[in-house]
Amino acid sequence: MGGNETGDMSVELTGIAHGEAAGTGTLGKAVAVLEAVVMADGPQRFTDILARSGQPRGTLHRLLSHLVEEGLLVQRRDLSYEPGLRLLTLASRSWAGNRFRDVAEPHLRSLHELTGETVHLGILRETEIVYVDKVESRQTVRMSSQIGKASPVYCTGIGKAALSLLPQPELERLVAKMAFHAFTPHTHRSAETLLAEIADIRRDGHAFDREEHEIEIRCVAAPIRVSGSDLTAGISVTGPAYRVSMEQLIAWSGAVRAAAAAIGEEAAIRLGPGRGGP
Amino acid sequence: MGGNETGDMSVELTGIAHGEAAGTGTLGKAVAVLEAVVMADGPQRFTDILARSGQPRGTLHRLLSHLVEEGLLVQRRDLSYEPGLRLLTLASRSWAGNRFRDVAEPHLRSLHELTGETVHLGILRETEIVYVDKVESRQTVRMSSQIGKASPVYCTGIGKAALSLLPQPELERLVAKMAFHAFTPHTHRSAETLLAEIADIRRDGHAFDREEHEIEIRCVAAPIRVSGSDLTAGISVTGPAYRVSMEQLIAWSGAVRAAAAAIGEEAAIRLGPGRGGP
DNA sequence: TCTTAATGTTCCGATATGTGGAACGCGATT
DNA sequence: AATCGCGTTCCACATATCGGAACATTAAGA
Repeated sequence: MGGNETGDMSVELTGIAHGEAAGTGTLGKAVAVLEAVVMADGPQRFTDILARSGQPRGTLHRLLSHLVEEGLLVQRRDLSYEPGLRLLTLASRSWAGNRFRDVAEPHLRSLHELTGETVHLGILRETEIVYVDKVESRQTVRMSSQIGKASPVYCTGIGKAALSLLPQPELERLVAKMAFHAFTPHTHRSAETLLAEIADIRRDGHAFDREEHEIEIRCVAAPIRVSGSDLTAGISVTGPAYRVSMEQLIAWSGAVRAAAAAIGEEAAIRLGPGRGGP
Repeated sequence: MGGNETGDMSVELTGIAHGEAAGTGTLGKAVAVLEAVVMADGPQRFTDILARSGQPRGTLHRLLSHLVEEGLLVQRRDLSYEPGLRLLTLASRSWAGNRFRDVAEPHLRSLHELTGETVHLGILRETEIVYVDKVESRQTVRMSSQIGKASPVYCTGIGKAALSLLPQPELERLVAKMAFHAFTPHTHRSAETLLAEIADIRRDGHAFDREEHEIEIRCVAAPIRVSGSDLTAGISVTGPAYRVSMEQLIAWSGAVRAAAAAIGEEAAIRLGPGRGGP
């Protein structure tokens, strides 16, 4: 198969957040195209995807055909492409069947009852945090749009907390891959300041988000280590700055750490070899 | 694809129902393996997947490696495989971004308020119904495990309702592909009885599930047609037999039909060419 | 209406990639 | 020590993928 020299452009365009190089191997290309369509806002026309994926016309057309055949994409009557139902089927299984989430959920709830604010559960994947559960006041929404969302580690409480658990070489490998994007005036802009804060987090056992990802939003987070598993995760309590002061976050930090520790221990038991888990 | 004895009906049927023989093309094999792992109950060891997928050892090993590289699967320390986080990310987008669901949701809610019973929204895909939304009394569960689940058309209210919208040739093509499995004593066992009932459904505009899928569970459903789209769907009100009589279902049928009609019209407008939707 | 442009689809030789049977390494069990 | 079960690696072979270019099919413009 021909080399691709266009490669890096597509990564740039496809998404700022995903570091993973698009298109290694045949499957890689297929998934990259799939992601390009799914992550877009509306139905995508052939030309849109062509520009976004950087694949040659012929290749792209075949990839799309196969994705449609497999039910991962659907082609509308106006020839544009959309996510297919099979994706939903696959996904719901991987969420509902996620035992780590099950273990953590009661703790998220009690943390929510204590604080009255939104509680998140996130898992570290390379340089991103993927949110796998959320408990908030307005329970009317079932599967929050937040779930499944991936955010950069360096500007989220859970992200920084999770990083603090990594061995130094691994941490440095990840930091080297990060492109620091300034979401707010308080966002970390360099590896140095981030690493310095992580040293503090290791000492304190908890991390803060001081309006680093979104202005007027603060959180306190604690890392979750599951012994016997490679999984690194974290929980956080998040609230608007006008309602939640830094003092308040500090007051909650103990409870957050305790919940994180409890989840970690319980998960280590319930996810032991043989049983399921994320 | 090898048989599976796991006992979870949905898995068994899901596999059979996709007419697509597992493994057409390279991508097909990859997705088949992915599905085998995701649909299973716990972490799957290499040998489990080997038996289930029917692929040769070498091939399977490479496929799994690629799936892990892409983040669609994760390999645990004990070498077993599980759904990866990237799947969750893809999925949540295809659910949250589903405009058809958005359009339908308010109608599901008001139908729930009227009846007090569980309301489902499902979309037809070949010979299955895929549930894309659900409103039930116990709102505490966010994304119901039901969502994304695929059930056979011939034994569900929504399924039979949706079939009633198809042109006869298409209907017959699908019926020919069905393997009638007797879930309960009331399940359709042959194409003849099913086709006869569909004739009635076309006349009445609504369908019933008389404990055909699960014993003690009844429902009344109505089909949703979205003009200008290939999508065929339906909604239903479901309840336990001890609480919901057939008379009650008949009494609700008008409201269900009205809601279905409203969803269809609204969707036709909001999902028109250019706008998004399933 | 005719011409031009833009978009989606199909074709085909070259070859990188996937294929799968067999051999290998390793740990557990007898 | 020998056997078994399990996961991994290897390699000659075949084929699915690649991608440029030609072809179809509208939509836009003169």
